[in-house]
Amino acid sequence: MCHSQDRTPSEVGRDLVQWFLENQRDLPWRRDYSPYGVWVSEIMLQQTQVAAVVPYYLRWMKRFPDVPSLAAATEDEVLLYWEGLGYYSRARNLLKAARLVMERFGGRVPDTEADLRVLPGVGPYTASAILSLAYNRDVPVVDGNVERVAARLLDLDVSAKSPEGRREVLRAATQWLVPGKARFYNQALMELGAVICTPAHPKCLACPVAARCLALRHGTVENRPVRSPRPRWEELRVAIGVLRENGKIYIQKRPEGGLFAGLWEFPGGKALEAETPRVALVREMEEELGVRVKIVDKIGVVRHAYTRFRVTLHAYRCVPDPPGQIVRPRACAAWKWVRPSELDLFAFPAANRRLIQALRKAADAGS
DNA sequence: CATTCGTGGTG
DNA sequence: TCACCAAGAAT
Repeated sequence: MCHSQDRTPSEVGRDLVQWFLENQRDLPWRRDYSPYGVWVSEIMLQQTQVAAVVPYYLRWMKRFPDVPSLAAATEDEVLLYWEGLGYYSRARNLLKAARLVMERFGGRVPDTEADLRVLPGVGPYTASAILSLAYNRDVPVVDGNVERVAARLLDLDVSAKSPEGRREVLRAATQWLVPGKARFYNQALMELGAVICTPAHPKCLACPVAARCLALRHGTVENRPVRSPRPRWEELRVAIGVLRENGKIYIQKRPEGGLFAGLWEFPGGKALEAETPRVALVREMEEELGVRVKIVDKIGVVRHAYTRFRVTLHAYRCVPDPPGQIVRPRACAAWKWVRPSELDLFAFPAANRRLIQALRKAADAGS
């Protein structure tokens, strides 16, 4: 009765679970599926690849092994442990959420959808991920992997992000779910998307459910899921200054909300059209700090690509001219003069951190 | 509902 | 070098 063309959909789930149990990657958060560990890993994995997350996760869990240790930490230290991972509001929200878990849930990670969704940074995906991976509740998850895998298995001809596509993906993910095995089923779907059913050049020959993939049957795998065109990025020139006086360097903390919220940075800003970076820096220092500066020399150029723009960072050493001016920064949460060695105690955006490395390399070679 | 929020890997 | 984009959430 069970001819292979006409299996019930739940067998897709069963095949996926079996494949996962035999082929899963050895990842640190799969050791014991503790709710806190699952939570931390899921936040780190948002829009971030597994390979990038692993070292951060290990370091994080060593320093903040449980909810109480995280809740007791300062935001600056939390951001330092997040430095380089991007989307820094994730770290700030995780800290706020840990404190909320202490106050409201006695330090225990919630096990209901409603309670989880109270936590900042926990949306529909993460709530379902914690419920299914940590507590093995029978709820499906829908992330980018699940969207892609489902869009191909179903040969979905509308965007998985559209209302209709969303419904279809959720319906399929729910239908395939193997009761009692959501922890492995959900990870199987995501693992398949990450390892086999990849965006480009999927390895269909190694796919455990290729026999029931409609896109493969119809030759439309490369066109699923259907994508909307992406906007082009903007080119940006930024001048940045390492301002030094009495052996100390000026740094400032970015305000709440917006780009790099809560991180520290060197002062500077965008160069206007037809403005050289040097002129821009002198102008920005005057505007931002109320300080007239003299540029000593150029440290170097750092290229950096963000999602929406590409930045060429022109970095200069500079000093107050005349010396001894009072710094009056505008529009920053805090500011400090620090010794060069202290720069490691503050979280900087990646491009700033690379500038610090260049600074030290020059200092080592020069003097 | 569209935009904003980073970074590094990869072909 | 370049284009794409990865276990989303907040606004």
